[in-house]
Amino acid sequence: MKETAQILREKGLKVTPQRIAVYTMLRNSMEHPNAEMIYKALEPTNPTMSLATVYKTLDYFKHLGLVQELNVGEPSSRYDAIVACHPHTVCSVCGKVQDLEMDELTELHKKLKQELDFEVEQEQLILYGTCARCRKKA
Amino acid sequence: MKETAQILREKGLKVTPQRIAVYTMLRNSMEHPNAEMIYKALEPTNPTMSLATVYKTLDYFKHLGLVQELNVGEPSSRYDAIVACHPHTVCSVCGKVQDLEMDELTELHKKLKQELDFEVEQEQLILYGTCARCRKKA
DNA sequence: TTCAATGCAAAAGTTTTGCACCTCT
DNA sequence: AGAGGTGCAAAACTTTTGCATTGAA
Repeated sequence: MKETAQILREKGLKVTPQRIAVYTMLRNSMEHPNAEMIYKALEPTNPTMSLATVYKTLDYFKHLGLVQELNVGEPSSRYDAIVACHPHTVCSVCGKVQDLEMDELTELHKKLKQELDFEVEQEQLILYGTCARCRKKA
Repeated sequence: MKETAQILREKGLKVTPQRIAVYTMLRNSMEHPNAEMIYKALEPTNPTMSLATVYKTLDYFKHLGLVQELNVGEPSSRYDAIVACHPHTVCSVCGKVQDLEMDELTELHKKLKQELDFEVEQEQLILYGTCARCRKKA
């Protein structure tokens, strides 16, 4: 995996411990955390970091295409370091947000672009329901 | 078109002028308004209605399946009286949110549901990009 | 008459902003 | 050294809540 500092530098960002921490955390996380979750997760290792910095950092990253913002019907946005367009599932029982592998969507997306009178830049497909684990518990 | 009061009654809701106003407005609107937009639109005809009532009303409607909540990456939620699952486009230039007819997607999603280890209850597909009108202007 | 809905104001929660200080380059 | 980032506190927004009053059934 490419070094985080290197990636930030290539995007023309000044490299700071806070930015490295946020981006590294996001790249290693599967949970699609929101700002608060990122802040809490980094608190032990970066005790001086503020929540405002997390927000500002995420905003930079988003505009530079380093992260993707997800709106899954919660009051706060979640973030994903995988920026390639891919669908997500949201379990309404446990709240878990997961990535979904689906090449068919990418292909359809290409086709769509040609047929639609709308130039697609980004796409979000979110499936709400109950995940396998929660279904078994019930 | 079925009368609004009738629909509310069938859902077991007490029929009030505020509820009629909100639901009628949503059924006749194409703009997928948020709570504030609904409130402003109804202010002239319903000067005593409060924003809190709009929120409470939308919440009832959502749980009864009369409206669908949309998260299109804005700070506030938008609402759609068409509850059947259908994709939306969001123009990043003019901000307009529009319904999209796209049978191929619906079929693909059905297939997805069968293959996935996830029980889909609701789904949202949002395409971000530039609409025809804004593209012509540029 | 009764119970639920409304309207107001206050509270809660998320995100943004202003500004002094600090740090990367 | 200088431009830009950080941290703090306050502000701005959206949405929810509590409660007295009103209104639908």
